[in-house]
Amino acid sequence: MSHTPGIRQAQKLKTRQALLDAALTLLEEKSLSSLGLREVTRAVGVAPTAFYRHFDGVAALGVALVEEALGSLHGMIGAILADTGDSEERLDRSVVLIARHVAEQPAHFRFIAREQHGGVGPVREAIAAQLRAFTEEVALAIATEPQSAGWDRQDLLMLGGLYVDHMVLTASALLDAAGPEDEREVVRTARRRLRLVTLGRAHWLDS
Amino acid sequence: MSHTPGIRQAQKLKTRQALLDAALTLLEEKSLSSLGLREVTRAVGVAPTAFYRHFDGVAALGVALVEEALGSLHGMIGAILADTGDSEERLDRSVVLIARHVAEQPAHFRFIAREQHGGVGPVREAIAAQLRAFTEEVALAIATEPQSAGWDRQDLLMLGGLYVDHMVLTASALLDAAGPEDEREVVRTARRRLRLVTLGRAHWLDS
DNA sequence: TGTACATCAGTGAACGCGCGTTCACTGATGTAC
DNA sequence: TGTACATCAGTGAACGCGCGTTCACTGATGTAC
Repeated sequence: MSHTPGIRQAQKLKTRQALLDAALTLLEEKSLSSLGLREVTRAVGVAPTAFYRHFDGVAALGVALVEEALGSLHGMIGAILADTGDSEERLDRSVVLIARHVAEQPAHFRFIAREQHGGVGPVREAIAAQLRAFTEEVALAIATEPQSAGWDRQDLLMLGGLYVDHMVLTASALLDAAGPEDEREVVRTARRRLRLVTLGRAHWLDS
Repeated sequence: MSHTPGIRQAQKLKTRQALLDAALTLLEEKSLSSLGLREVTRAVGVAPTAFYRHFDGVAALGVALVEEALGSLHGMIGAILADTGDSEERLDRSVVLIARHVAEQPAHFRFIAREQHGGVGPVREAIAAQLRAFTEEVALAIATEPQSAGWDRQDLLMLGGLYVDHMVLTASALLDAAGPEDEREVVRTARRRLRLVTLGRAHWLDS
């Protein structure tokens, strides 16, 4: 009755994952549009033709990588914002959390930063869709806070987008950092910026 | 006495410019790391080998394009900020000016957005250097304003960087806009964001 | 002004190479009875 | 449990193609005298 869980499917998933992992490693040095299908299969140790059992082509693999990189982050931001503590604390915590994620998954973030405006259409669109979803989530989380009383949907989305863009910029700056001291500087600047945005937010309805 | 102005040099510059123009056009659809030297020479109508009379390779052409795209913008921001008028007006004007530049030179801005985090190291570095210079220029311009009294260098650079990043994000969003209505929406959001930053700036020293 | 020589932007043939994609295949895994 | 057949992930040879780079060259432009 049950449709095969099976050794076969498990092995297939394993190969698929190996292709994704190998591609991600290769993508630390180059961009998707110059990544060859044969490079990837060579790195994994399978025949070039095996690639087609898993993906239509390199672009499709890229879209899968977007899901892998950003899919698990949904809800994360909501969780930060829902945390207790005053503004300043939360703000620090969110920067630290981004820094930790980037340090743990540098290749994923580098891929996103690189392909956000890269040469492969379907991948750009997949990233844009994910970031739009993040903006909505952040706007939703912000909306429930007392400081957001009187804000309309447009304003909330503007602020949500600002936070998301800031997150991406910070992640990207961390990846470009030359060393630990440089990284601390990036974190300091990111905190300053968030503080400025928070101040602007506090006086938004005054103007 | 005078070392040749000459027909020869003029013709050489003309070919060089044709290579840059053709490359920029091709780069609307793809990224630099997947741009072939032969594609470019084919588009211009010269032999592939002629390329080497002008550039070491595609990366060097990319660096030249960065200079072409961003070199002429220096001083522009300083000029906006030095303009008279109240905060709100100036803010609007700067957004409009960005929008106009993007509309006039879309290919240049697309190239910068794409290669800022792209796969070609020397080009990434050239763009980063230009943006760092912009940040310094904006910080310098801001420093002279009365509202900046009491701001230290770090704060000024933070705000300068924020403006520059915002400019790049806005340009990129305009390029991704689906149509005129979408563009107006991007401009509206960009203004909102700038207003928020301006508010935060006004209350920076209170906190 | 004229002549003899130097420079050098652009040519065109040739090279070896890695690419994406096709195809018929193999053999382990899965299914029906 | 055993057997006969179906599925399908991965194989390996083959293809035509465009790539970057080399090299010796040509002929218009530039220079010296």
